[in-house]
Amino acid sequence: MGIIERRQRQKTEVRTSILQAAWEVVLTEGWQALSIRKIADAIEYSAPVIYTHFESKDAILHEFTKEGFRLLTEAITQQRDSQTDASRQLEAMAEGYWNFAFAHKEYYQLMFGLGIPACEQVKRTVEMKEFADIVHAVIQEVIRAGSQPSIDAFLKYHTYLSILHGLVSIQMTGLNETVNPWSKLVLKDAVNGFIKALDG
Amino acid sequence: MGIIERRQRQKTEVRTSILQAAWEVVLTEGWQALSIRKIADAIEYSAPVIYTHFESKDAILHEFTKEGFRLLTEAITQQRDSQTDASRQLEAMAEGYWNFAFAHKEYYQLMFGLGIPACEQVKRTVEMKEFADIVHAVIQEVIRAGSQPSIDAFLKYHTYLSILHGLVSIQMTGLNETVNPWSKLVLKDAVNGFIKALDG
DNA sequence: TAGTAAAGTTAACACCGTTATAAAAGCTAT
DNA sequence: ATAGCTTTTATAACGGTGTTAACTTTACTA
Repeated sequence: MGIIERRQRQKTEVRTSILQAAWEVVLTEGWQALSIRKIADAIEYSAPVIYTHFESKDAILHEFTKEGFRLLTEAITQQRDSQTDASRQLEAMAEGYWNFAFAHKEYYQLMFGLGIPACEQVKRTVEMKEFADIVHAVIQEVIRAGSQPSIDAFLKYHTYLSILHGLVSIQMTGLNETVNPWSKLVLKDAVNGFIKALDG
Repeated sequence: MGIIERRQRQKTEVRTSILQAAWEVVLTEGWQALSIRKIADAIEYSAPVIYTHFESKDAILHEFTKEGFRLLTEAITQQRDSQTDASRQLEAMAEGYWNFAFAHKEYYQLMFGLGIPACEQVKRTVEMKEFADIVHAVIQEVIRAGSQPSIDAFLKYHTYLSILHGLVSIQMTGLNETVNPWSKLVLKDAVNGFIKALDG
């Protein structure tokens, strides 16, 4: 009596087809456009069947974030093993991380909670530009007063902002398990390192 | 005939009441929970009137991101002026940035497109932990092989990740106007600085 | 073949952003 | 003051969302 076995098999088949259909939508329309009904249409079932395989829509997305971390882990592991020196490994892993992020943009956005639609227009606002100008000016001054005047201030501006934003957003999305006072040390650590490299 | 003047005055009154009501919702329930109907309820008007003041819901949110950048600019300007030395200014601005982000969490999330609900659970998955372990191990090795073995590997792990995530997400959200090849320089710049500080 | 358990369906609930249409209110000119 | 016009506001609707209750169909068992 392989009936329950076959049933189990069919059930997992539907499950994977849900994930496949969902991922198709995410790839072509972005994860914001994913809907239960769209998945149901694609797999040629009615919408409620999806809830026999996943607790909620979030659970489906969560599945993708897990898969994303698996892929990212694979990528950086490969990068690590391409080098023997630990420092070079760290360097290579950074590049692997970067490449993964843009090769699998949708995964990355899900993994780190990125993507408000309104964000695209912000870069063109005067408010953003004013902010950028102030930071840029100070960095320029640090370079001017330092021992390496040939450093590109624009490059350093982006680096500075990225470090700050990275620290904040990783803390904010709750992706690290440490508490607040501790992570302010990380801020000081990173910024001091950055400034040291700037003013030489 | 101050009639049209009064009408203009009343119109702007409704406009600001919309923004106030909207912000109230954002503060108490998060920006995901904001809806046109909720705003309409709060200001005791029907939903369509909102569209005589704002083109769309996104336009309302966009208003807040602009306000957010104004506040952030104010904060870092104040921090800058608390110091005379440019390097110290940059340091103070970083702290100002950090404080702003967590003092005005909702603003920051809107400004940088943060906040997928599913993100909270990720930190508890094995997939995330495995990834963390690999990176942590390499950093530990770099420290061991370097000239400052007393450096905290855990702290550096967070710093490393934050730098990477910051670079990626700022690039991805399109908040900087430069193109891809250029920003890979920023990556190399930041990572090399980080590694130098690590292996001494 | 009757009865039962599983699977899958339709219909509904309570929302959402947005817009077309209709009603009410306010002002102007006779 | 009232008729007519303009502006303002509301109701109703469209097409969508996640999710669940109730019902029907299918598949299997005795």
